[in-house]
Amino acid sequence: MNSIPSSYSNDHLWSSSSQRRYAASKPPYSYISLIAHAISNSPERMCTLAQIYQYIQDHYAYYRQNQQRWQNSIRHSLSFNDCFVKVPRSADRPGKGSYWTLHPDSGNMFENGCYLRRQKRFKLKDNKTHSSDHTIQGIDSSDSSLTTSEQYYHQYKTEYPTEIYDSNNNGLQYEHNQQFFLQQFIPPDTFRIDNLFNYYEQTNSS
DNA sequence: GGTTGTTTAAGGGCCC
DNA sequence: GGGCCCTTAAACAACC
Repeated sequence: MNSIPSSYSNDHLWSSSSQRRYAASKPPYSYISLIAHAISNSPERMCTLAQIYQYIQDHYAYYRQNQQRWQNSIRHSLSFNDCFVKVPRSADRPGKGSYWTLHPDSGNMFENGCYLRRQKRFKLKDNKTHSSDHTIQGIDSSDSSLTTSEQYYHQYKTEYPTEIYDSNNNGLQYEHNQQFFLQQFIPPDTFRIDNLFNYYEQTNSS
């Protein structure tokens, strides 16, 4: 798992005596890209709201202040944007709130290299994912033979069969489509958002 | 009661 | 100028 370089962590702007000498500057990333980055860097590619908060605060000193403001924006971004999918907790993982992951069809939203503004917002065609409708129902984590991604896939193909299967709904396409889905859900390293972040940091730190 | 999630609204900035 | 994206604020409901 990659971590964000220190160049934008802004930790150096915080004195060792825990008193702020300088106000940390706002990172050049939209909330959507920060959320996507937090999710991409989590082991299972999904995070709770609290984990997203923690990730952002850990990496960006700017977000250790005015928490009420930006956390409200984070919650709004999660609910409002189709690219984020809510995954309910399974029975063996009790706790507060659901998990959030990236919609497998959202792809690389920041391929233009700009993390402040996407070229185009990811929207589902029939709006079926907006609000609570886009919840992927509980993952059966009792099946330990499957990875989380695979469990998610099996649930996803039930929820969105036409988006997974080919137009003829040909079962022979299953393996192909499963592979396709997993590639979308766990993009090749080259296109992972954390690597894009790292590339951006490296090219701007010199 | 605090946290999480949804929804609405307004305003700013960017692009065509 | 209009459309789109993003941010911020706020209200509210549901949940733990």
